[in-house]
Formats: sequence, structure tokens, C-alpha cells
Amino acid sequence: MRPEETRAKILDATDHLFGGLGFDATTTRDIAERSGVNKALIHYHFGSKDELLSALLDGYYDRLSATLIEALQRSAEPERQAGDVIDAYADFLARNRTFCSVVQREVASGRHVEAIVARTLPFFRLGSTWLREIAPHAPPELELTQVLTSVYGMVVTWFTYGRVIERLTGEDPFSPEALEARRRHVRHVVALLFREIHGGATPKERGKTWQRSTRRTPRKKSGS
Amino acid sequence: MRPEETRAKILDATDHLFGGLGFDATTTRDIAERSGVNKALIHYHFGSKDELLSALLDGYYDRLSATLIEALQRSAEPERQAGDVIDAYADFLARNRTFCSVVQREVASGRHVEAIVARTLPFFRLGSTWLREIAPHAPPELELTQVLTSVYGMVVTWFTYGRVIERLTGEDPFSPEALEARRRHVRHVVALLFREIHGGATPKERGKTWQRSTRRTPRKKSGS
DNA sequence: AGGAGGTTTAGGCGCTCGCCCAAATCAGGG
DNA sequence: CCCTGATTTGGGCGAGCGCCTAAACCTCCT
Repeated sequence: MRPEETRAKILDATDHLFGGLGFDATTTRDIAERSGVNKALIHYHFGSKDELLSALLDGYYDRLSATLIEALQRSAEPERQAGDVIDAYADFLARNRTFCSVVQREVASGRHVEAIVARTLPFFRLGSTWLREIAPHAPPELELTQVLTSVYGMVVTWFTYGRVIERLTGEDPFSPEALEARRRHVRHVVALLFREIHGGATPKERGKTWQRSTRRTPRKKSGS
Repeated sequence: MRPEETRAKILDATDHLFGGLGFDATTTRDIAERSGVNKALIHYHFGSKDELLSALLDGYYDRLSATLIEALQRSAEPERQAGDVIDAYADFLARNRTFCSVVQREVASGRHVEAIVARTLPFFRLGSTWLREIAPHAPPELELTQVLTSVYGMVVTWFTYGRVIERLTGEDPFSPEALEARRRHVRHVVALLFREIHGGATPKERGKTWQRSTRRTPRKKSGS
């Protein structure tokens, strides 16, 4: 068997097991058994269990990058670009369900944050410059980081909490219909935001946002 | 030392370690050392490592329940109720940062989903009846599950990805100012949704939501 | 004072983990 | 053909895991 073939089989099994059980609960013996490969080969080809995770993440982010860039270039109109990217991202997560699990868990564990940050940074920069171009003067409550986090969270949560949503609602959140419904909802919310950010909200509408009842909102505004 | 005191010390250490390292990467010896008790006491008081996690979750959800119910009862007006609950939830997560980590990781691992679901169900039911009361005829793209998932996701993502956001933006996402900014953003988005759901959106506005460019939207509408 | 039951202790059992090693196997060039 | 280097194999080492046991220890009650 060619070495690349062995690597691919190991990575496939790793994807499945890390996604299902998690990094810690998966043993290299599990991976070896599932990929039909001797357990020493994992260390021969990848060095260590940590480096195996890195290789897995690289694969994910390379494919994600290609997918999102393709979606972004499909159109030149910002509104449509946003919709296309959201759809592409949701589709990608639906097709790579373990991706979410792996990332979410490693972020929560705090141990592989640097590995995630290094690979997320390009996407964040891309999103930032894109947003700043189409909305140079967004109001503070629609700041760049806030909007990016919200859109990211709305998309990702559906997949991370898929199994929980399934048990809560009694319906399959990963069926084509459910996925389309989710995409439509997120696009709808983003459309609302977009209208405020890009088209510029009417100031009177913007002013009467909820004021919290029991706490004063600090006036301090951080520089830059 | 009184038994309850021992239990409390064990739970404190468990909270810190499960939140920081995760369930798998934390050993009962770690917990014993950090809480200053003999390692056999953990099994004496809690039975097993899994039951220790359950006890920890029970503590979280009991306190969360009290917090949210108090926030909900602070007012009778739906808009203000929503804002209060969001603020209370965000505050709770800020004060119990490990809660997010533990839940998120266990959900992602898929092994303790039932434990989470059982404790989440009451909140979901409460949110459902509340939403159905104030918005009996929400349009499909603002369906109950969709809205709940989005609001939940927007709040939780900030804390789950806190360390990532910190590295991406260079600012502390858990500072009082940053937390208030986040709360204000989420309340703002929810206000937009609320206006559409509750006040009833103008149909023409609702109609011109983005249509995705490359995919037809299935017409099928699931019953009930 | 002395017994009883709840709590704490040191020690360790049986097992699995990531990783390593020396030998076997394979493929291709001289 | 055989030599060479890359790849694969079975076996196992040392460490650490969750959990258990038997004895010691406390704290009341009678």
C-alpha cells in the first residue's frame, strides 16, 4: 500500500473517532483498528497523537478555505456574497459534521486553542476587511466582532447542539429540509443586520433599542 | 470536617478542573489534590467520576434556573422579559465560565448528551410556551426552534470562543465593558427579531428576504 | 465508658494508555 | 541479483487511570 493511502486511511478513521468520541476518549489503538493499520504506523507517519490532530485540522481548514473563497467569488454584490458564504459554510458543516465537534471541543478544552487560532485568523481577517469595506460606519452595537461572532454562532450552534436539538424537538436537525430551514433563518437574520449596517438604519429606529431595566450602561468607549 | 463541606470542596475543584481541562483530561487524583481530600473520598461521596459530573451539572442548572426565573418575573412585558433573561443568562455565564466549557464539550463528545438534555428540557419548554404565547403566528423563517437556537448560540458563542476571540481581536472579551457590549449587541438583534415576530412584520418587508442564488427552497412544510 | 455508624485514610489491583523498538517486509536502482 | 532505504509488523515498557479494600478515625448516643 502506498504511504499516502495509509495516511488517508488513518486520517479518515481519526476524523470519525475524534468527531464522535473526542480527542481524549479516542485511543491510537481505536484509530489503528478502524483504519485497518498497525498501531505503530500512526506514530511513524504522524509522530504523535497531537500532530495527528494538527494534520486533521489542516485538512479541514484547507477544504473550508477553498469552499468559502469559491462562494465569495460567486458574486460581487455584498448582500448576495454574505448569503452565499453562509450557505456554503452551513453546507460544509453538514458534510463535515465532525469538524464542528473537534473544533468546539478543543476550544473548550483550552489546550489546542493556538492551533485553532492560527487557522482561524485568515478567515477572521477576511471577514473583517470585507465588513469594513461594505460598512465603514457601523454603530457600536453592530460592531465587527459582534456581528461576526453572532453569525458564526448562529450557524455553528445548530451543528454543535444537533443531537440536543434532536432530542428536544423530536425532529432530525440534519435532514435536508431542516438544514434548509436553518439556512433560511440565518440568512433572514443576517438580512436584517445587513439592512441596518449597509443601508444605514433610520436613526430613530436605532435609538429605541431596548435599554436594560436594572443596570446602567457604562459610557466608556474603548479607544480605536 | 462536615461531609457537606467535603462534598463542596470536591465540587469546587471539579468545577475548576472539568472547566479547564475537561472531563477526560482531569483525573480523580487531580481533583483530590486540588480539593485537599483523599482520593477515595470522591468515590465514597459521589460513587463514580460520571456521577460526579452529574452532581456538578445539577448544581449549575439549579442555580441557572433560579437566576432565569427571577429575571423572567422581574417584568410582565415580553420585550423587557426577553432582555432581562438574556442579560441574566450572559451574567450567569460570565460568573460561571466553566459551565459553558463543560456543557459544550460534553455535548460535542456525544457521551453525556442525555444528562444535558434532561436538564435543558425544562428551559426549552419554558422558552417554547413563552414564545408561542407572545407570537402565535410567527413566519416559518422565525420558527420557535430557530429563534431559540440563534439567541442561545449568540450568547453562548461569546463565552465558548472567548479565548479565541481574545487572540483574534487582541482584546479581553470578558472585561466588564466587553461583556456589556456583547449583551447590548444580542439585545439589539433580539429586538429586531422581536419587532418582526411580535409586532408583526410588514409583509412586503418579510417577502423580500434574500433568496439563495443557486438552490431552490423546498416548499414542503412539516406538520404542526 | 463503650459500642455503632458515618467518614477518612494509605495502599494497591487490574487495566489501558501513548509511545518505542528491533525485526520483518517491500520496492526499486545498480 | 543483491543492496538500500522506506514502510510495516508484533511485542512490550513505563506510567497513569478509575476504582476498591481493609483498617483507622471521629462523633454521638446510651
